[in-house]
Amino acid sequence: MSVDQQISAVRRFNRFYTLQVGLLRKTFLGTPWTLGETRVLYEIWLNPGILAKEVALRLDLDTAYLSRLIAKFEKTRLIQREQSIGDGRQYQLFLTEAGHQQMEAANAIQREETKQTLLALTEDEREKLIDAMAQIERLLSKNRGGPNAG
Amino acid sequence: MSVDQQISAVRRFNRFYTLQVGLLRKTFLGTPWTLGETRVLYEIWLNPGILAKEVALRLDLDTAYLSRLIAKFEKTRLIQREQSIGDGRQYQLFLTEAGHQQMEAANAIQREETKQTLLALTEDEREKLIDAMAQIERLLSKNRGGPNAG
DNA sequence: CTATATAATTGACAATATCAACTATATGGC
DNA sequence: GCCATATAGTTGATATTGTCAATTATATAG
Repeated sequence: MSVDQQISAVRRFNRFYTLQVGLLRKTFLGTPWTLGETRVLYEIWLNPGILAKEVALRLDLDTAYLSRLIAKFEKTRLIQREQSIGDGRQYQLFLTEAGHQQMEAANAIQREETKQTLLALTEDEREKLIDAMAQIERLLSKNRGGPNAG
Repeated sequence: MSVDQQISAVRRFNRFYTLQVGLLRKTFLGTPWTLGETRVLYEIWLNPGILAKEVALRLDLDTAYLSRLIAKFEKTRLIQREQSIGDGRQYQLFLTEAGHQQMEAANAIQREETKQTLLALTEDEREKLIDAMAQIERLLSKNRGGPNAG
């Protein structure tokens, strides 16, 4: 297979996986939130006490927009803010108990979806799938800078 | 590996590939268009004469929204419409020569990006990558309904 | 011919995102 | 302390993107 053919194959896979993974969906499966909202909550979930500017940096979000998302989440009691002791300009972000519950519920639904996909395969096929995914991740992590979708 | 661990592995890969493929970007690499716009143009490129309703169906776009996208593309002379002879309600969509050129230029840029990624690997690694991608596509195409990102 | 269906457009609007200006704190030099 | 400058986050104005319902033009079945 020539490199040109390999390029086509990679791009074909990108299109396939883009569809497969359902990124075309606007609202994220198992949640009442949009993709952007889910990602913000996910960052706070994984990194309790994270600052808004760190979230903005990681997710490449506009701070004005993020500020409004955060205000909304605070109003709906999904997150709490605490003013930093060392630096009064910044606020640490945490999920509330309700926020935790909702994230865990959403996570469970998403895992269940994935489970259905996996259980449609035999154990042997599942192992092949996981191996192939690990292979791709390993190869593409070597060099940084990704192949593009489309 | 238990099914629970396999689920985690799949979800990990989804997150990895989502980032890798750059879906979080707003405007699509190598184009002046958003992801949605690019996909519409891409459909018309691949399927000259396609109808708006078919594009809407395939991409799960609102027809009102699509109608406006199409109007915009027509105004900027990327596409042309032709009223169907058999059915005067519908219009067939085509890229103009300029539209073709822009799509091809964008495509070339995207292929080049992918090429750089591939050339960072050895021939042996490239083959393994393509094989792994084909493997995933084969396994996930068997059952329809995808693993979810996140 | 009507009645009903369909493709596409339009109007009104909601949701999402961006930019620039602003408030409040913080830090370093004097 | 006081100023200048920087930073975290907010707010106002606005653009972009997406949605829903109503409408126009055409088609088709009875």
